[in-house]
Amino acid sequence: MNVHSLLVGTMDKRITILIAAETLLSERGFYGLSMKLLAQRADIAAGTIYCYFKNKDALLSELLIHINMQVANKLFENWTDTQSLQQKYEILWKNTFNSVLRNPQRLNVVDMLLFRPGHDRKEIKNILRSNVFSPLFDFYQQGIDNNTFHAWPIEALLSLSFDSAINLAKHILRQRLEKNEELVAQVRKASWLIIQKQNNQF
Amino acid sequence: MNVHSLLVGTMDKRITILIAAETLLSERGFYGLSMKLLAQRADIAAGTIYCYFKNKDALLSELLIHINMQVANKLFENWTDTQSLQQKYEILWKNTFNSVLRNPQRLNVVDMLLFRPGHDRKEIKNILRSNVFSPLFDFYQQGIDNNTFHAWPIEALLSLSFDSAINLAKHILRQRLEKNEELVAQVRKASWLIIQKQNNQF
Amino acid sequence: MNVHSLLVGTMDKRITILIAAETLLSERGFYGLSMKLLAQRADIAAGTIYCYFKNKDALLSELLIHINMQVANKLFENWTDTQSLQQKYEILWKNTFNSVLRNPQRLNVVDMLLFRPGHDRKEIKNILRSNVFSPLFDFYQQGIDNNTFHAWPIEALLSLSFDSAINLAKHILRQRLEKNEELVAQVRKASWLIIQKQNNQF
Amino acid sequence: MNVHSLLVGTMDKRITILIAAETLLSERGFYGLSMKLLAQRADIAAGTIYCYFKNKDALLSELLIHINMQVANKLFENWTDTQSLQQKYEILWKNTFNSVLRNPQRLNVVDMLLFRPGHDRKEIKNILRSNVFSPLFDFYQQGIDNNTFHAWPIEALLSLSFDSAINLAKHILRQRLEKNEELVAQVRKASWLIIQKQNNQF
DNA sequence: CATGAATGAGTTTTCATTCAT
DNA sequence: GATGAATGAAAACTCATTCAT
Repeated sequence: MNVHSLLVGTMDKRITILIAAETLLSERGFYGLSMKLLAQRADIAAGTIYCYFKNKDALLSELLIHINMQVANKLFENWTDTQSLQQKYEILWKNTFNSVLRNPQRLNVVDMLLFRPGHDRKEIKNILRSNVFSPLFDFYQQGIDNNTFHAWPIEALLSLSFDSAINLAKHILRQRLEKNEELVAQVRKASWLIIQKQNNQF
Repeated sequence: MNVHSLLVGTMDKRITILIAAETLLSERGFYGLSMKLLAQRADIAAGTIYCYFKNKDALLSELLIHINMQVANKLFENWTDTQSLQQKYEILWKNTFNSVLRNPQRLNVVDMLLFRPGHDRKEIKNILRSNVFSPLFDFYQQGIDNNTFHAWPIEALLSLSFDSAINLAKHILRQRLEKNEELVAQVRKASWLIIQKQNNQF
Repeated sequence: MNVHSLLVGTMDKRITILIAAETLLSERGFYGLSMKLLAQRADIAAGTIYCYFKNKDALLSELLIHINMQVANKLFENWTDTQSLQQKYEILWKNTFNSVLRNPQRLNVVDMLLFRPGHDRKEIKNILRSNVFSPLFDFYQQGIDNNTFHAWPIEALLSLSFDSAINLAKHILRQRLEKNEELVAQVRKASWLIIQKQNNQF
Repeated sequence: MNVHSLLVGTMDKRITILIAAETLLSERGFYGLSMKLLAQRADIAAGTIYCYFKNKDALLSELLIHINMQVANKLFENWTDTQSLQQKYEILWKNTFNSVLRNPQRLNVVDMLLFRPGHDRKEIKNILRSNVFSPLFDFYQQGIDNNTFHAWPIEALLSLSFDSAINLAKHILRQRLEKNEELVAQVRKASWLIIQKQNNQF
């Protein structure tokens, strides 16, 4: 066994543990994630987890990052440089909307992780923003810079446009609305129009 | 002591416990709410809590309802029948936005209560919707009925309009943006325009 | 209200409490007898019990005595002075046997009371023996004195004769044997014969 | 350390806990057996008990079985195949009588375990009867089959014969009678004679 | 690296008892 | 005598973490 295979093996076990943790969180909620049960699911001994993670809290923090990185990957799927801003926006919005709808548990899991005791939500949010989600901010900045979007702080734009994808998906999940493709397209289109500079003067 | 003062006294202790519970949830998170600590904060014996609430879960359910009723009261503050739809919307949006900004922890607490293990979120959501938040839905239905708003499901309208108040407030809290009154007004106005039927055809 | 009616009323409530206690013990076992539940059953406030009994243990001790007095009454039912020893024995044995069979819970209740923590079984046993059960000992002494029974210590005679009624009833209860009248009569007769001096020489 | 010593070590701790439990039950009664105190007596941490027993009830069930197996072993001590029925009976009776006398608390402990709330006595009784105590039933069946004993249900025979050993021992314990060897022998002999078919016709 | 037995502080909940009314 | 709200010690049980192997 060489160093490389060792590292790979090590990484695999880390990931195995993280995946088992997410599964347990979505299956059994925050209380359902005991280290003993996690070990069973990951097919290792309880003590072994502590070879890879300092403690439960560190494990959960890493899980949050791990999930966010996966989410970010989904978000920018199918983006290419030749697309227009609007094309990119539609893809971004659809990816987001569909991610929430297709894996609603994951939204819960992220919430559990964000609301867990002793966790400073701002800290990790900032870490993520400046890394995995930076293309999202770059996208909006570009729209601002070329006079397409209102010259507002990006968060203001997000609250009217990007966030609507998550909002609508949540409403659908809660309300058991039928997923009406036409309606979804209308909301998406509206959320695009509302941040256009030329269409709306306030 | 008469019956009335007795009831008031009894109610006071219930409320005292609920308030202490909310404080602890926002200060220490879901884990931080142990019944022993709660008793200390409420300045009573641990056993006394069980004179007022069957068990911890019942207490948390009541807390959720208690908070939602307070929130709903805030939401419709300053509404009068003579106001136009737009006036009502502005009040509603401002109330919501300010509620989140002024008591950001409360949003977290509600999430903790909704995400707590073994809790069926839909059940309570429906209870609340059909009661304390029904004016919100009535408001949107009215706008739809008189051809002011798009004839979409109310949730679709919410995701573009009302939700933006919460979204923006959250972004401000997370980002520590200065609360720029003009920007806030712009976002609010945009969120109003986007659901108008006459202004936008999709 | 005069002193007499007060005493009668007082006595009634004592008995009411004791009866409720026995009912709860047989219905719900030892754990099922909480003072709060007992108060509910007796239709009084929890604190009121302490007007009649010093504490739970004193209540249970009195219940044990109360039950034993009732049991003793059953035991000697239908005894008359004109009956022969053997007639008396048959009545005694039948009464005992039937008491156990008809109210098996009562046997359990007595056991619960005897095995309760901190209870010195010998103490109460002796109190009872020298009082409510003294006719039983008198009966055996009479048989010894007139040369009918073996001149053994009464306990030795009991272990072969009277005890068989309880033993058999217990076996029937545990085993769900059919209550075969003929068999019961045979056992009873055998238990009578075995203590006769003239029939058995050892 | 090999597998065998590991198993032995594990078994030892189980047994240590069971022995401590029996001691506490006999010393302090049913209430006196708290898991914390049990852990102290067994010189382990409170949580360790739950490595070996699912919960308190499972522990008590195992204790009942454990004790009954030990009791059964004592019961049939010194039996050999060449002995006559009467020889076997005398040994059986003496073993039983002495077991009760030598470890009177054990009788109480067994009763506590049988009478403990939520415990179905019949279930375990049947398990034991069909296993550890089956030689006892075989013994009586043999006596019935070869026309030595009355052809009654075994329980009827037990109530007159075997049970007398326990009855007498209990009476001696309660009464603090001197253990009179001659008297004991007489009772034992009487209990043997009473179940003989040839000696007694009813 | 991996194990899993052992730990013990921590949890929720019960309940006999008290005492101001 | 009667009440019942309040008490707080104690119960059974959980579980993140450690450490000898």
